This record gives sequence, C-alpha cells and structure tokens, in this order.
Amino acid sequence: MTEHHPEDGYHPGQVEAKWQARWTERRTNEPNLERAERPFYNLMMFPYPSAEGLHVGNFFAFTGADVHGRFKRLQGYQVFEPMGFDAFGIHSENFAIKIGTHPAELIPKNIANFRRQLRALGGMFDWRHELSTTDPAYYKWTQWLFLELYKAGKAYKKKAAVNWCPHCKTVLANEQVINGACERCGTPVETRLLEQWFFRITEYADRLLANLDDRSKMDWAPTTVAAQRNWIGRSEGAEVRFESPAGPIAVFTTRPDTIFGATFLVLAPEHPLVERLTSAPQRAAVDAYRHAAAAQDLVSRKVGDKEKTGVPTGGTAVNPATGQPVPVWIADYVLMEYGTGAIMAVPGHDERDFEFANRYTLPIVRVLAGPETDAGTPVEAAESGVEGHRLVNSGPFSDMPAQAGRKAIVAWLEQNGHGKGVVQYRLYDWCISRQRYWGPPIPIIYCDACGPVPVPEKDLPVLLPNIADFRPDDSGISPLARHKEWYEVPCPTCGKPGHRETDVSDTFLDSAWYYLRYLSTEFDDRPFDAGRVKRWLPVATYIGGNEHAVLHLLYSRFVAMVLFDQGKLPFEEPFRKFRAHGLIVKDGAKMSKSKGNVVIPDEYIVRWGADTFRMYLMFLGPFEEGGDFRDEGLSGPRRFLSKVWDLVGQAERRTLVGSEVHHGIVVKWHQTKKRVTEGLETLSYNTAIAALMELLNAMRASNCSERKIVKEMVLMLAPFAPHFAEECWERLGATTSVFDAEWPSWDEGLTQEHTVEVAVQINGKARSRIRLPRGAHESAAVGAARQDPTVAKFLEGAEIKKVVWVPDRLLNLVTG
RNA sequence: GCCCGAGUGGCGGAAUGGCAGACGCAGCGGACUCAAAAUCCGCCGGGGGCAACCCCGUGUGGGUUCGACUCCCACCUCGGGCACCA
Repeated sequence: MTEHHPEDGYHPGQVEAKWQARWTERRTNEPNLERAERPFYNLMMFPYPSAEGLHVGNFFAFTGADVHGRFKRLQGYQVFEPMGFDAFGIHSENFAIKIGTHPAELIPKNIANFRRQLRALGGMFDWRHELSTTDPAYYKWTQWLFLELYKAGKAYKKKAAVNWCPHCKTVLANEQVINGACERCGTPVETRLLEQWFFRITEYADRLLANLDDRSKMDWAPTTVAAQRNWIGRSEGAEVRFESPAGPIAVFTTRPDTIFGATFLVLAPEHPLVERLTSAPQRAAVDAYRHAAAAQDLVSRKVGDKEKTGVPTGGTAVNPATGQPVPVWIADYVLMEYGTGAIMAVPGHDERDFEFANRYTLPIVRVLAGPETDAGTPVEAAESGVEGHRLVNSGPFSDMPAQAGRKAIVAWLEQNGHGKGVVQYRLYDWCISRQRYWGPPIPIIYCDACGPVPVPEKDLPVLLPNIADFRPDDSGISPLARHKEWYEVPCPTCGKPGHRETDVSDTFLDSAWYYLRYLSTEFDDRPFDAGRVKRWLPVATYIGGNEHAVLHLLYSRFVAMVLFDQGKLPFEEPFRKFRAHGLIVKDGAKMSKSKGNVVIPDEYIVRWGADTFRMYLMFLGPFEEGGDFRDEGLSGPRRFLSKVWDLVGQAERRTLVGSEVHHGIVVKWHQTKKRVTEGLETLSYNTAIAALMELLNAMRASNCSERKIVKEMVLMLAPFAPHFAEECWERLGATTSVFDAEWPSWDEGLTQEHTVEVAVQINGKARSRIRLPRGAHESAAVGAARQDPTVAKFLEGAEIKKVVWVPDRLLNLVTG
C-alpha cells in the first residue's frame, strides 16, 4: 500500500534507519552509570515476550514512557532507560505445551522479535543492560533473594487450602482467581490442601499502607493508591472473648459498640472449637454441615448473594457485656481465614446477621437508635449507621453517641480482660509456590537429618534442568520431581542423601526486583551494586499498566522493604513516582482477535514510520486515560510532520531581532514553549502536541520561517518524533544529537500580547469583545465597553448595578 | 453494597470558577488538474434570521455565584478496584 504524501522529501524509513544506527554507533543512549551527576532512572514495566510480538498497548505504554525519558534527557538529566523480558511463568509454559516446543527454545526467538520491534519504535533503551528473568545469570539472584527472605524469617512453608486450577494443573494465588475461576483459562477453581511456600507480607501491612500517604516516599496515581488500599483492607475493631464451656471464643468485630446486641455467635465450620462445643443431639447435623462446607471449593463458598445457612452447635457462650448466655452456631458465611474465624452476631445492626436471625428465628435486640427511633422501636431492617446514632439497651453505655460508646466499650473490655482493640487486614500472605516447570527452582534441599536446608550461595543458581517432559500432571507435584538425577542431591550440611524442593517460584518474584538488576547486569558476584543503587535508586518515574496496581507493585514494595530492613537497600519505597497509562481501544471497541480489530504495530511502522505512529499514539487521548485508535487518525500527525519538514527547509539563516517577526508569532512561540513544557511534565502529551500544531499553523498563516523558532520547534518535537527531530536538527546545521541540546525556556512576559481581547458580559452572558491594552484599568474597560454598539444596545434603559472586572480577561456588567 | 475514575459536536478530545467545543479526524464547498490523488483556501453543535445578530446547548434534577463543563447536594449511565472481610 502506498500513501500519497507531498513531494517533501521526508522519507521516514530512511531517516529512522539512519538514526537508529547512529544511536548505536555513538552510544547515545548509554549513560555513565558510575558517574552520572544528574541521574534519572526512567523505568517502564517490562513485557512478557509472547509469540505474537508487541501489541499496540505495549507500544502506547513504551512510547509514553520514552517520551518522558527523552524530555528529562533534554532537561539535562542522564537518563537510564532499560528494557528486559519477563519470560518465565505459566503463560510461556502453557503456550509451549500447546504448540509442542520447549519454552527454552521458544523464548529466545520471541525475545529476538521483541528486540527488533523495540528498536523500530525508537526508544532510548540502553541495550547494554537488557535482561531476561529466564537467564540463569538473572534467576541465580532471584533464588538468592528467596534465601534472603528465608533467612530473615519472612519465608515459611505451610499446608494450606489453596486454589487449584484443574486445567492449568497448578496452584493459583487468591489474586489470580477472578470470581471463582482461573484468571488465565476461566476454569472453575477447586480447593486442595498442599504444602506451600509463603512470604510474610502481612507483617508489613501497616507499613505498606502508611507509606501510601507519605509524599516524600511516594507520588503515585490516586487510582493505584486506592487499589492498594482496598487490597490491604485495613479495618479497626476489637477482639472480644466470649467464655464457653469449650474455652474462650475470640471474635473480631468492627462494631464493639453494638456488643449488647450480640444475641448469638457464629463460627466458621472449620473452627477448631466446634468439635468441643457441639452437643450430642446436634452432632449429626454439625458433622453433615461441616462435610458439605468442606466439599465446596473456596470459590463458591465466597460468591455472595446466596441464602445464608447454618446449624446450631447446641453449645452456648456468655456475652461479656450482658452476662447472658448466647447460642453458638456454625455457618459458611463466616470464613476461617479472616479475623478469628468467629463473629458475634448483632442482627439488629448487621445485614447478614439480620438475614440469618430471621431465617432461624434468633432474637434481635436494638442497641442503636437514630433521630426517629428509640430503645423500644422494633427493628425492621438492620441499621448500621454511626453518625447521628446513640446507644440504647446497652446498660451503663445507653444514651452515649455511637462513636463515643465504641471507645468507652473497648476501654471497658480491656479493663475487664474481655478483649482489646485490634486492627485487621484483608491482605493474605503471598503464596509463591508453583507446581510447575517453567520457573526458578526454589533453592531448598530437604534432608531427613537436618530438615529444610538452603542451597549455599556458592551453589547458586540451581539450574532448571532442560527436560523434554515438562508437562504438569494431576499429582500436584512439579514435573521436576520425576527427574531423579536432578531431584536427588546430598544434603549441603551433613552430606547424607536429600532431595530438592521441586516447586518453582511465582513470576511475581522475578519481577519484584528486576529494577534492581538492570543497573548491575554485568556483575555476576552480586545481585546489585551498592554504589549504583545509591546513585540511581529509587526509580524516578515508573510507568506501567494499572492491571499491576496491586500484585506486582505491592510485592515489589514488600521485597524492597525487607531488603531495607536487612540493610541491603538504602530506601524503603522503590518507585518514587508511578503513573499508569490508559488503554487503547479500536473504533470504540476492545481489541480482540475474534473481532478482527487488532492493531499490528509493525504494519503501521512500515506504512507511516515510527515517528508518525508515536505521535499519533500520544495525540489520540490523554496518556493516563488511553483512547480510541482509528486508522484515519494517522494522517493528521503525518501531515503535521511533513509541514514541519518543509518549514525546516525554508528556515532562513538569521536570528531573531525584535520587530523582524510579527509580535503575535513571538507571543505564540513563548506560549507554546510554556504549554509544551507543562504538558510534558504532567504527561498531557495530547495537549502538548496540539500546542505545537497551533504554533505551526500560526507560522504558516503569517509566512514565518524564523530559524530560531523552527529550531526550538524541532527540539520540542524530539521527545515525540526522535528520528525526525535528529534529521531536522542536522539539516539545521547541528553536528551533535538533538538530545544533547538544551530544552527551550520561555519569557513569561512574552506569553501575552500587548493588547488583549476582553470578553464583555451583560448579566453573565457573553455579548461582545473589546480590545484593550494589557493591564488596563477597570474604568477604562467600562468606558470602552460602553462605546461598543452591541453592549450599548443591551445597556439601553438599564442601570449598571455592579461591575465584575477580571483584568485582561473579562468584564461583566450587571444591571440587576 | 463500599471505594476510585469518567459522562462535552458525526468521531477522538480541549477548557477545572470567567468568550464551551482548542488541536486533530471525518464531512461539505471551492481552487489547481483532462481527471484523480496529493496540496491550498473556506465552512463545519442545534434552531431562527437577507443580515447585524438572537435563542438553545457540556448525562438528569436541584443549589451556591455577577458568572458553573468546572464547586455543593441528590440521582442515572459507563469503566475499574474490593466484596458473606464481620
């Protein structure tokens, strides 16, 4: 397909090939990691190298991040912009199984293709520091990291009910289960009990949460912060002990103020005290209920909106506030994993408890009253309000406002040993075990005499053996266990026969520290070099997708925090600034193969050139929101570049002196510099490009090709269209890279005209415009307005009651 | 249900208390051309008027203000996160 463009001599293919070669030759994008004075670490989320190649979403994300990096470079920073590949994991492995090729063979090919595409995009990547998580030189240190966590007591193994995907034949983290199904293949997930490795991320819940509000450590997009906050899920409440013949039952509640209304307790069916609480007549019913609950998978158990069921244990406990005995039930709406696995049910003021009490005709007591209710008003629906509510039927606490009552009751519980205020988190420990092949083996050796023994650092990496049969089976044990020569190994401590851990680690562990490795890829005696870490980290700007708002970003923060506590890193938070890019849709619909509306970037680059493609992607909407990709849209930026190309050809060899250039153009020029700079700072790339287009239109309209302005226009275009800008820069006589030039500055005084157009409103409605000298006084404005025929017409017969004067902008005459 | 974000021409979007629709796409009219493409010039929210101009218009309803796309209250729709979490 051939496009018809003006005979302007701009041939993107030639220009782009030339500059990509030059950048490599001249090492343009390789900052000095040891000595950079103004280091700027510009990180973007590394891709999974799929067989399909980079999709347009990757291009959009990488371009936006690259524009940011190039802008910082032009502002005088030494920018380190690395790139790598997140190539381990179930995704690669499943694809390899599907097409019957070993992943170790597939991945290098995919990476080669990705590298080609990334070069074609024109990113300022420092290829000296490329990495792949599948490289033994990399995962040696992933294993080292596991051992650091293990030695710090942050890794432990436990038998746990886990999500098992029968299709992928692997354990999934809770966060990889979406509405009860495997996020990857959609198969409903089952429950299995397996020995799993976990990291104690829950120990860090409070710090992970607190730092989100610390602007000195983190400047993150609000949506991302909100997602993390939800995920950590802090709730304040109290743990209360209810005495029972089987021993004390601890319950967690966020509403200790309603304790006088707790008319029964509900335990999770798995609760350890159920056995002893159950009375003989209830035994059969309880056992049956517990069996039914156990047979259910974790998922359907948690899917809401179903009828609440439960059975009484026959046992009772004593409400410490009322001193009254209350029946103890079990029900599957209470989950063993959260809180203490037991609740005090307050049916008057909790919807779930209300529903349950109604179904099983359990007593409902009102302990909160609002403005229109009192202690005697019957409870018709659970009322859970706090604001404007007071306690009733609550002994000595009656009539206290709910807020104060809560504090008083917690204090009373603490004084009398019935409980204490506690904080609960929704966050779970991070399960990192995967019973699969394609990942870094967890570096532990089991010895009958010594127990689990870490593989000594000198023996790292534990190489992933190249085996032909890497398919998982239904045993729940990694394929690695089937290979004796790898599996059986002497104990590093005592030398007796032992065997290796066969689980591999989660890919999120690979990506939790890759930003540390980029800086030090050439060292194989240390994971990251202390001097470089000190100079370059934390990451100045991190740009990536919000689909990683929780998992990847939270795990990375956790790992950094542990390393910080170990004294191995000088910072707690690894990413000072994080911004999420938006999503690209095509013609108003999500791209998908089935719809046939997938944009293949390579084709667009061949047809339009990378610079036009980059400009279009950055122009189609706000970077943090994404936008709609339409093929027709490419011609706008392309026409713009052609016109700039022509203008560069016309630019005369002279410098600006006062009156030579129309003052209107000078003003537009300075306004543009301001708008483009501010747009680049805030990632408002679409408006920055619009500003450049306006400047071009203004220059063409007044036949101006002033060299100095053209040069700065090229400079401002450089982040978006780097090859194009280099070529134009050279055509304008430069012998060095445009990226070694200095970002233009503007004169604030020249961003406004000598005379300004002021809107004149009558009673808030725009009626006319008048031209006034800048800085004119109110009286002058009113005088000028009165002269205006339209204004005069509207003022006829009316009296001006009030004048609103916004200098240089607007005059509003109010007649009343 | 709770927590974020968003709703503006035919389309992508701009303007975050001061002239709504910048910039771009598409469309329409014209110039150039044998013709087309490309390029250039003009028009381009709706309604009315020969015209100068006027009326209406930023999801819906109310409010604050001299003035509201922008702020406040209530609601509707869409996107995202969390969710029998006590």
